[in-house]
Amino acid sequence: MKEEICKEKMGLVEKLGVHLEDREQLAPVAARILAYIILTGKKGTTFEDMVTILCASKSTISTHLKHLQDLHKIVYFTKTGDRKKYFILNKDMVVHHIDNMIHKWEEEREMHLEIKNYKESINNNKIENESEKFDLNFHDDYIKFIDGATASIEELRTKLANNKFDI
Amino acid sequence: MKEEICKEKMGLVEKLGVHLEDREQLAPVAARILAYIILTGKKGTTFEDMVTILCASKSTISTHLKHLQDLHKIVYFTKTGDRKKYFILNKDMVVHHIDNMIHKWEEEREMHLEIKNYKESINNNKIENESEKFDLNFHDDYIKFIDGATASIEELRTKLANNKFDI
DNA sequence: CGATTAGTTCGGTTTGTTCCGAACCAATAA
DNA sequence: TTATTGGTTCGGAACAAACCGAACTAATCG
Repeated sequence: MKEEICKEKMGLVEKLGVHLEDREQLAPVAARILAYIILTGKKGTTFEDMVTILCASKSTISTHLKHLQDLHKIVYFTKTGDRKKYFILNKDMVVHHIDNMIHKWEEEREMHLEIKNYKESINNNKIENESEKFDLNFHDDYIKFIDGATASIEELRTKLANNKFDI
Repeated sequence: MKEEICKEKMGLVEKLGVHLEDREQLAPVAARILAYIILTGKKGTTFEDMVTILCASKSTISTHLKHLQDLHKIVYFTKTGDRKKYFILNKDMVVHHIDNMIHKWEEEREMHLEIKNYKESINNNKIENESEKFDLNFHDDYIKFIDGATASIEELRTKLANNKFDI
Protein backbone atom coordinates (compact mmCIF):
# COMPACT_ATOMS: atom_id res chain seq x y z
CA MET A 1 0.00 0.00 0.00
CA LYS A 2 2.53 2.59 1.17
CA GLU A 3 5.04 1.13 -1.24
CA GLU A 4 2.64 1.44 -4.13
CA ILE A 5 2.12 5.12 -3.45
CA CYS A 6 5.86 5.54 -3.23
CA LYS A 7 6.31 3.80 -6.55
CA GLU A 8 3.70 6.05 -8.12
CA LYS A 9 5.42 9.06 -6.61
CA MET A 10 8.85 8.07 -7.92
CA GLY A 11 7.40 7.43 -11.36
CA LEU A 12 6.03 10.95 -11.34
CA VAL A 13 9.33 12.33 -10.03
CA GLU A 14 11.12 10.87 -13.05
CA LYS A 15 8.52 12.12 -15.50
CA LEU A 16 8.26 15.60 -13.99
CA GLY A 17 12.04 15.58 -13.68
CA VAL A 18 12.53 15.09 -17.39
CA HIS A 19 10.02 17.85 -18.03
CA LEU A 20 11.73 20.29 -15.65
CA GLU A 21 15.18 19.39 -16.94
CA ASP A 22 14.09 20.73 -20.31
CA ARG A 23 11.85 23.57 -19.17
CA GLU A 24 14.10 24.99 -16.47
CA GLN A 25 17.45 24.03 -17.96
CA LEU A 26 18.51 21.99 -14.95
CA ALA A 27 20.95 19.12 -14.54
CA PRO A 28 19.23 15.72 -14.25
CA VAL A 29 19.60 15.42 -10.48
CA ALA A 30 18.66 19.06 -9.90
CA ALA A 31 15.45 18.51 -11.87
CA ARG A 32 14.63 15.38 -9.86
CA ILE A 33 15.20 17.27 -6.61
CA LEU A 34 12.79 19.98 -7.70
CA ALA A 35 10.25 17.40 -8.85
CA TYR A 36 10.51 15.56 -5.55
CA ILE A 37 10.05 18.78 -3.59
CA ILE A 38 7.01 19.67 -5.68
CA LEU A 39 5.40 16.28 -5.11
CA THR A 40 6.14 16.22 -1.39
CA GLY A 41 4.47 19.52 -0.69
CA LYS A 42 4.09 21.54 2.46
CA LYS A 43 5.54 19.05 4.91
CA GLY A 44 8.94 19.52 3.26
CA THR A 45 11.86 17.26 2.40
CA THR A 46 15.25 16.94 4.02
CA PHE A 47 18.76 16.64 2.63
CA GLU A 48 19.04 13.06 3.89
CA ASP A 49 15.72 12.02 2.36
CA MET A 50 16.91 13.14 -1.02
CA VAL A 51 20.31 11.46 -0.74
CA THR A 52 18.66 8.12 -0.06
CA ILE A 53 15.53 8.42 -2.22
CA LEU A 54 17.17 9.96 -5.28
CA CYS A 55 20.26 7.74 -4.93
CA ALA A 56 22.75 10.55 -5.33
CA SER A 57 25.84 11.54 -3.36
CA LYS A 58 25.75 14.11 -0.59
CA SER A 59 27.94 16.45 -2.62
CA THR A 60 25.62 16.32 -5.62
CA ILE A 61 22.52 16.99 -3.53
CA SER A 62 24.28 19.78 -1.67
CA THR A 63 25.45 21.51 -4.85
CA HIS A 64 22.08 21.33 -6.56
CA LEU A 65 20.15 22.39 -3.45
CA LYS A 66 22.37 25.45 -3.27
CA HIS A 67 21.78 26.12 -6.96
CA LEU A 68 17.99 25.78 -6.66
CA GLN A 69 18.02 28.18 -3.72
CA ASP A 70 20.15 30.66 -5.67
CA LEU A 71 17.52 30.50 -8.42
CA HIS A 72 14.84 31.21 -5.79
CA LYS A 73 13.02 28.04 -6.77
CA ILE A 74 13.08 26.52 -3.30
CA VAL A 75 13.30 27.70 0.31
CA TYR A 76 13.49 25.84 3.61
CA PHE A 77 11.89 26.04 7.03
CA THR A 78 13.16 24.61 10.30
CA LYS A 79 11.69 23.04 13.40
CA THR A 80 12.74 23.94 16.94
CA GLY A 81 15.11 21.38 18.39
CA ASP A 82 15.80 19.88 14.96
CA ARG A 83 18.91 20.70 12.99
CA LYS A 84 17.51 19.56 9.67
CA LYS A 85 16.30 21.88 6.94
CA TYR A 86 12.90 21.16 5.43
CA PHE A 87 12.85 22.20 1.80
CA ILE A 88 9.67 23.34 0.08
CA LEU A 89 8.83 25.17 -3.12
CA ASN A 90 9.22 28.91 -3.07
CA LYS A 91 5.68 30.22 -3.33
CA ASP A 92 6.84 32.85 -5.80
CA MET A 93 8.30 30.26 -8.14
CA VAL A 94 5.25 30.08 -10.35
CA VAL A 95 4.93 33.84 -10.58
CA HIS A 96 8.63 34.01 -11.44
CA HIS A 97 8.16 31.36 -14.09
CA ILE A 98 5.34 33.37 -15.62
CA ASP A 99 7.43 36.53 -15.48
CA ASN A 100 10.10 34.61 -17.34
CA MET A 101 7.66 33.60 -20.06
CA ILE A 102 6.47 37.18 -20.40
CA HIS A 103 10.04 38.38 -20.60
CA LYS A 104 10.93 35.83 -23.29
CA TRP A 105 7.95 36.93 -25.34
CA GLU A 106 8.93 40.55 -24.97
CA GLU A 107 12.37 39.67 -26.26
CA GLU A 108 10.94 37.73 -29.17
CA ARG A 109 8.63 40.63 -29.99
CA GLU A 110 11.58 42.99 -30.02
CA MET A 111 13.50 40.58 -32.25
CA HIS A 112 10.66 40.48 -34.78
CA LEU A 113 10.46 44.26 -34.86
CA GLU A 114 14.19 44.57 -35.46
CA ILE A 115 14.17 41.97 -38.22
CA LYS A 116 11.14 43.56 -39.86
CA ASN A 117 12.89 46.88 -39.70
CA TYR A 118 16.01 45.50 -41.34
CA LYS A 119 14.00 43.75 -44.05
CA GLU A 120 12.10 46.97 -44.79
CA SER A 121 15.30 48.89 -45.24
CA ILE A 122 16.58 46.24 -47.65
CA ASN A 123 13.28 46.21 -49.54
CA ASN A 124 13.48 49.96 -50.04
CA ASN A 125 17.20 50.45 -50.62
CA LYS A 126 18.47 47.83 -52.98
CA ILE A 127 15.60 47.42 -55.39
CA GLU A 128 16.68 44.11 -56.79
CA ASN A 129 14.32 41.64 -58.40
CA GLU A 130 10.85 42.55 -57.22
CA SER A 131 10.32 38.84 -56.49
CA GLU A 132 13.21 38.79 -54.04
CA LYS A 133 11.59 41.31 -51.72
CA PHE A 134 10.90 40.22 -48.16
CA ASP A 135 7.33 39.55 -47.14
CA LEU A 136 6.58 41.22 -43.81
CA ASN A 137 3.02 40.14 -43.02
CA PHE A 138 4.18 37.22 -40.92
CA HIS A 139 5.97 39.42 -38.43
CA ASP A 140 2.86 41.51 -37.83
CA ASP A 141 0.72 38.43 -37.28
CA TYR A 142 3.23 36.85 -34.96
CA ILE A 143 3.48 40.03 -32.92
CA LYS A 144 -0.30 40.06 -32.64
CA PHE A 145 -0.19 36.51 -31.31
CA ILE A 146 2.50 37.41 -28.79
CA ASP A 147 0.46 40.37 -27.59
CA GLY A 148 -2.60 38.16 -27.12
CA ALA A 149 -0.71 35.45 -25.28
CA THR A 150 1.03 37.99 -23.06
CA ALA A 151 -2.27 39.61 -22.12
CA SER A 152 -3.78 36.25 -21.28
CA ILE A 153 -0.88 35.11 -19.16
CA GLU A 154 -0.73 38.45 -17.39
CA GLU A 155 -4.29 37.79 -16.30
CA LEU A 156 -3.21 34.45 -14.79
CA ARG A 157 -0.27 36.19 -13.17
CA THR A 158 -2.49 38.73 -11.46
CA LYS A 159 -4.75 35.99 -10.18
CA LEU A 160 -1.76 34.05 -8.86
CA ALA A 161 -0.08 37.05 -7.29
CA ASN A 162 -3.28 37.80 -5.40
CA ASN A 163 -4.21 34.30 -4.34
CA LYS A 164 -0.77 32.97 -3.48
CA PHE A 165 -1.78 29.34 -3.86
CA ASP A 166 0.50 26.73 -2.49
CA ILE A 167 1.43 24.59 -5.40
CA MET B 1 27.23 52.20 -47.75
CA LYS B 2 27.20 48.54 -48.66
CA GLU B 3 29.56 47.85 -45.79
CA GLU B 4 27.24 49.57 -43.34
CA ILE B 5 24.32 47.39 -44.38
CA CYS B 6 26.57 44.35 -44.04
CA LYS B 7 27.58 45.45 -40.56
CA GLU B 8 23.95 45.91 -39.60
CA LYS B 9 23.17 42.49 -41.04
CA MET B 10 25.96 40.76 -39.14
CA GLY B 11 24.91 42.47 -35.93
CA LEU B 12 21.45 41.06 -36.42
CA VAL B 13 22.86 37.63 -37.30
CA GLU B 14 24.61 37.51 -33.94
CA LYS B 15 21.58 38.70 -32.03
CA LEU B 16 19.13 36.43 -33.82
CA GLY B 17 21.73 33.66 -33.52
CA VAL B 18 21.80 33.88 -29.76
CA HIS B 19 18.01 33.84 -29.75
CA LEU B 20 17.77 30.79 -32.00
CA GLU B 21 20.52 28.97 -30.12
CA ASP B 22 18.27 29.05 -27.09
CA ARG B 23 14.89 28.67 -28.78
CA GLU B 24 15.80 25.89 -31.21
CA GLN B 25 18.50 24.20 -29.12
CA LEU B 26 21.17 24.65 -31.78
CA ALA B 27 24.96 24.82 -31.59
CA PRO B 28 26.32 28.37 -31.87
CA VAL B 29 27.41 28.08 -35.50
CA ALA B 30 24.22 26.23 -36.50
CA ALA B 31 22.16 29.07 -35.02
CA ARG B 32 24.22 31.67 -36.88
CA ILE B 33 23.75 29.77 -40.14
CA LEU B 34 20.00 29.73 -39.64
CA ALA B 35 19.97 33.42 -38.71
CA TYR B 36 22.02 34.28 -41.79
CA ILE B 37 19.70 32.29 -44.04
CA ILE B 38 16.66 34.01 -42.50
CA LEU B 39 18.14 37.47 -43.06
CA THR B 40 19.28 36.75 -46.61
CA GLY B 41 15.87 35.66 -47.80
CA LYS B 42 14.66 34.34 -51.12
CA LYS B 43 17.84 34.83 -53.12
CA GLY B 44 19.50 32.15 -51.02
CA THR B 45 22.96 31.65 -49.53
CA THR B 46 25.73 29.29 -50.59
CA PHE B 47 28.08 27.05 -48.65
CA GLU B 48 31.06 29.21 -49.56
CA ASP B 49 29.33 32.43 -48.49
CA MET B 50 28.77 31.00 -45.07
CA VAL B 51 32.32 29.70 -44.69
CA THR B 52 33.74 33.15 -45.36
CA ILE B 53 31.08 35.33 -43.74
CA LEU B 54 30.56 33.28 -40.59
CA CYS B 55 34.31 32.54 -40.28
CA ALA B 56 33.87 28.82 -39.70
CA SER B 57 35.55 25.80 -41.25
CA LYS B 58 34.08 23.91 -44.19
CA SER B 59 33.53 20.87 -42.03
CA THR B 60 31.61 22.80 -39.43
CA ILE B 61 29.37 24.47 -42.01
CA SER B 62 28.83 21.16 -43.79
CA THR B 63 27.84 19.33 -40.62
CA HIS B 64 25.44 21.99 -39.44
CA LEU B 65 23.87 22.46 -42.88
CA LYS B 66 23.16 18.76 -42.95
CA HIS B 67 21.69 18.96 -39.46
CA LEU B 68 19.45 21.92 -40.30
CA GLN B 69 18.20 20.07 -43.38
CA ASP B 70 17.51 16.96 -41.31
CA LEU B 71 15.42 19.13 -38.99
CA HIS B 72 13.52 20.45 -42.07
CA LYS B 73 14.44 23.99 -41.13
CA ILE B 74 16.15 24.76 -44.42
CA VAL B 75 16.03 23.57 -48.04
CA TYR B 76 18.02 24.49 -51.13
CA PHE B 77 17.36 25.30 -54.77
CA THR B 78 19.77 25.14 -57.68
CA LYS B 79 20.43 27.11 -60.86
CA THR B 80 21.04 25.51 -64.25
CA GLY B 81 24.73 25.48 -65.11
CA ASP B 82 25.71 26.21 -61.52
CA ARG B 83 26.89 23.50 -59.17
CA LYS B 84 26.24 25.51 -56.00
CA LYS B 85 23.32 24.95 -53.68
CA TYR B 86 21.31 28.00 -52.65
CA PHE B 87 19.95 27.56 -49.16
CA ILE B 88 16.72 29.19 -48.03
CA LEU B 89 14.30 28.77 -45.16
CA ASN B 90 11.86 25.91 -45.42
CA LYS B 91 8.49 27.61 -45.81
CA ASP B 92 6.97 25.13 -43.38
CA MET B 93 9.46 26.00 -40.67
CA VAL B 94 7.22 28.48 -38.93
CA VAL B 95 4.23 26.15 -39.01
CA HIS B 96 6.46 23.40 -37.61
CA HIS B 97 7.66 25.72 -34.89
CA ILE B 98 4.06 26.49 -33.94
CA ASP B 99 3.19 22.79 -33.98
CA ASN B 100 6.08 22.29 -31.60
CA MET B 101 4.75 24.93 -29.22
CA ILE B 102 1.30 23.38 -29.31
CA HIS B 103 2.81 19.98 -28.64
CA LYS B 104 4.82 21.23 -25.68
CA TRP B 105 1.71 22.81 -24.19
CA GLU B 106 -0.21 19.58 -24.63
CA GLU B 107 2.54 17.78 -22.76
CA GLU B 108 2.54 20.36 -19.99
CA ARG B 109 -1.24 20.10 -19.74
CA GLU B 110 -0.98 16.33 -19.40
CA MET B 111 1.70 16.76 -16.74
CA HIS B 112 -0.52 19.08 -14.69
CA LEU B 113 -3.41 16.64 -14.87
CA GLU B 114 -1.23 13.76 -13.71
CA ILE B 115 0.22 15.76 -10.83
CA LYS B 116 -3.20 16.99 -9.80
CA ASN B 117 -4.45 13.43 -9.88
CA TYR B 118 -1.60 12.24 -7.67
CA LYS B 119 -2.11 15.09 -5.21
CA GLU B 120 -5.82 14.33 -5.00
CA SER B 121 -5.17 10.71 -4.16
CA ILE B 122 -2.75 11.77 -1.42
CA ASN B 123 -5.23 14.31 -0.08
CA ASN B 124 -7.92 11.64 0.18
CA ASN B 125 -5.86 8.66 1.31
CA LYS B 126 -3.50 9.70 4.04
CA ILE B 127 -5.48 12.26 5.97
CA GLU B 128 -2.54 13.80 7.74
CA ASN B 129 -2.57 17.31 9.11
CA GLU B 130 -5.36 19.13 7.32
CA SER B 131 -2.92 22.01 6.78
CA GLU B 132 -0.57 19.76 4.82
CA LYS B 133 -3.13 19.06 2.09
CA PHE B 134 -2.23 20.04 -1.45
CA ASP B 135 -3.98 23.02 -2.98
CA LEU B 136 -5.19 22.18 -6.47
CA ASN B 137 -6.64 25.46 -7.75
CA PHE B 138 -3.43 26.46 -9.43
CA HIS B 139 -3.44 23.48 -11.76
CA ASP B 140 -6.94 24.26 -12.97
CA ASP B 141 -6.05 27.87 -13.65
CA TYR B 142 -2.87 26.97 -15.44
CA ILE B 143 -4.70 24.48 -17.61
CA LYS B 144 -7.21 27.18 -18.48
CA PHE B 145 -4.36 29.43 -19.55
CA ILE B 146 -2.82 26.68 -21.68
CA ASP B 147 -6.13 26.06 -23.37
CA GLY B 148 -6.52 29.76 -24.15
CA ALA B 149 -3.00 30.13 -25.48
CA THR B 150 -3.33 26.97 -27.58
CA ALA B 151 -6.58 28.19 -29.13
CA SER B 152 -5.02 31.52 -29.96
CA ILE B 153 -1.91 30.06 -31.53
CA GLU B 154 -3.97 27.56 -33.48
CA GLU B 155 -5.69 30.52 -35.05
CA LEU B 156 -2.34 31.91 -36.15
CA ARG B 157 -1.38 28.49 -37.41
CA THR B 158 -4.44 28.26 -39.65
CA LYS B 159 -3.76 31.70 -41.02
CA LEU B 160 -0.15 30.77 -41.74
CA ALA B 161 -0.97 27.40 -43.27
CA ASN B 162 -3.35 29.10 -45.69
CA ASN B 163 -1.26 32.11 -46.60
CA LYS B 164 2.16 30.46 -46.83
CA PHE B 165 4.07 33.67 -46.31
CA ASP B 166 7.71 33.70 -47.13
CA ILE B 167 9.43 34.69 -43.97
C1' DC C 1 44.56 13.67 -68.74
C1' DG C 2 45.28 17.21 -64.71
C1' DA C 3 43.23 21.08 -62.28
C1' DT C 4 39.46 23.33 -60.08
C1' DT C 5 35.08 23.67 -57.66
C1' DA C 6 31.88 22.16 -54.24
C1' DG C 7 31.30 19.70 -50.66
C1' DT C 8 31.75 15.33 -47.19
C1' DT C 9 33.92 12.43 -43.75
C1' DC C 10 37.07 11.24 -40.11
C1' DG C 11 40.04 11.80 -36.18
C1' DG C 12 41.40 14.66 -32.74
C1' DT C 13 41.58 18.84 -29.56
C1' DT C 14 39.32 21.90 -26.63
C1' DT C 15 35.86 23.02 -23.70
C1' DG C 16 32.10 22.27 -20.68
C1' DT C 17 28.88 19.44 -17.81
C1' DT C 18 27.63 16.25 -14.33
C1' DC C 19 28.55 13.61 -10.83
C1' DC C 20 31.31 11.33 -7.20
C1' DG C 21 34.42 10.43 -3.03
C1' DA C 22 37.14 12.11 0.51
C1' DA C 23 38.31 15.43 3.45
C1' DC C 24 36.55 18.93 6.02
C1' DC C 25 33.56 22.04 9.25
C1' DA C 26 30.16 23.35 12.70
C1' DA C 27 26.69 22.22 16.03
C1' DT C 28 24.86 19.16 19.25
C1' DA C 29 24.90 14.79 22.20
C1' DA C 30 27.08 11.65 25.40
C1' DT D 1 36.25 15.58 25.42
C1' DT D 2 35.02 12.58 21.80
C1' DA D 3 31.35 10.95 18.73
C1' DT D 4 27.60 11.82 15.82
C1' DT D 5 24.66 14.43 12.82
C1' DG D 6 24.00 17.49 8.98
C1' DG D 7 25.96 19.35 5.72
C1' DT D 8 29.87 21.96 2.44
C1' DT D 9 33.93 22.17 -0.43
C1' DC D 10 37.48 20.55 -3.48
C1' DG D 11 39.77 17.72 -6.98
C1' DG D 12 39.11 14.83 -10.37
C1' DA D 13 36.90 11.06 -13.47
C1' DA D 14 33.77 10.24 -17.16
C1' DC D 15 31.32 11.72 -20.63
C1' DA D 16 29.39 14.82 -24.23
C1' DA D 17 29.35 18.92 -27.37
C1' DA D 18 31.47 21.99 -30.69
C1' DC D 19 34.71 22.95 -33.73
C1' DC D 20 38.80 22.32 -36.74
C1' DG D 21 42.22 20.48 -40.31
C1' DA D 22 43.43 17.20 -43.48
C1' DA D 23 42.37 13.87 -46.46
C1' DC D 24 38.93 12.47 -49.41
C1' DT D 25 35.10 12.25 -53.33
C1' DA D 26 32.55 13.54 -57.26
C1' DA D 27 31.57 16.58 -60.92
C1' DT D 28 33.01 19.77 -64.28
C1' DC D 29 36.48 22.46 -67.07
C1' DG D 30 40.45 23.13 -70.16
